[in-house]
Amino acid sequence: MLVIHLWTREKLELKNEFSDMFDVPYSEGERGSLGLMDMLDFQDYGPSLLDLIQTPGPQTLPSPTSEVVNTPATTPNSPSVSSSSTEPANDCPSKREGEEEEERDQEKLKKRLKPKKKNSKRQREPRFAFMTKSEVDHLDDGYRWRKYGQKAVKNSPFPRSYYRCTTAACGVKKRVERSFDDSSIVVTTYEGTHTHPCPVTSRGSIGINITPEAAAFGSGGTSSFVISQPQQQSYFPNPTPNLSFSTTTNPSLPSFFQERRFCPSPSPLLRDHGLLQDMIVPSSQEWKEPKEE
DNA sequence: CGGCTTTGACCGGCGC
DNA sequence: GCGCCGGTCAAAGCCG
Repeated sequence: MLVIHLWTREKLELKNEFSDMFDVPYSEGERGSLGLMDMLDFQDYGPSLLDLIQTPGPQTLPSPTSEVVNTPATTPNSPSVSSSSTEPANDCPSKREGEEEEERDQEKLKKRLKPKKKNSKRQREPRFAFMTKSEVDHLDDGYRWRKYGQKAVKNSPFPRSYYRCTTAACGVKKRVERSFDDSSIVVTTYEGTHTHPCPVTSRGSIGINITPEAAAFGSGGTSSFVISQPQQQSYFPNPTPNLSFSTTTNPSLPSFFQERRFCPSPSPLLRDHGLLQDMIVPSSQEWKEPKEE
């Protein structure tokens, strides 16, 4: 069970705390510029971990046996569209072949791009963001990622990259961007839950180890801050006295926090509490889909 | 040749 | 309704 002694302060105060922590000005009146809080979507999600954090009661911390609260459906991020059954029927035989093909393509394109329901907001997987200090944007966390997009971020000179887990049927995504305020800080946002063990040694990925602390903290599932790369330094500002995590996984956190357990510990030598403590954002962010439906 | 990245286009959500 | 912006797609190119 997760024990979070934590902030009993108001959210704003929490934000200010982070602002101080990262030396980023933040105040109610200064919301014009994009700050770390913005980057971390602090204001986008009401029922975030902040809330969860502030009410660490049993209602938010189900019994340890309830493994995964945010378990995505068996097929997370169902493949947008690619069903061959949507091949348009040949209901217009009079068309010339070229036209036909063209239209078919267009229709295909449309269907590909419009699979979403109209009346329901897009489903979002639970997300978790953290920051690491690293020179490399894409941190090797043991999973294999495929980059599928890159966008310029408004108010930031640094682009945001979009990655997807290459494992079939695993729809985990992550966004990687550099902090506008400190270019040496990489903000990584994970979305979704890995449905497979971590392919640790693939692509010569260096040994990754997850400490129980890391697993409990949640950054483990996909994090890179436990990776011992020479040029990479992860930050976990020594948590304030009122924030601590137990050494067991928290079922209320996204399951990818816990997936790290899939990964064997390559070497006890890599265990590094120091790195963990150096991680920049002690606050994992979690979004839970409101139980609408 | 297969896997990955780059890049421009497109769509939906959201605010005005 | 319109425009902006974030997120996604897939063709093209690159690389080992």
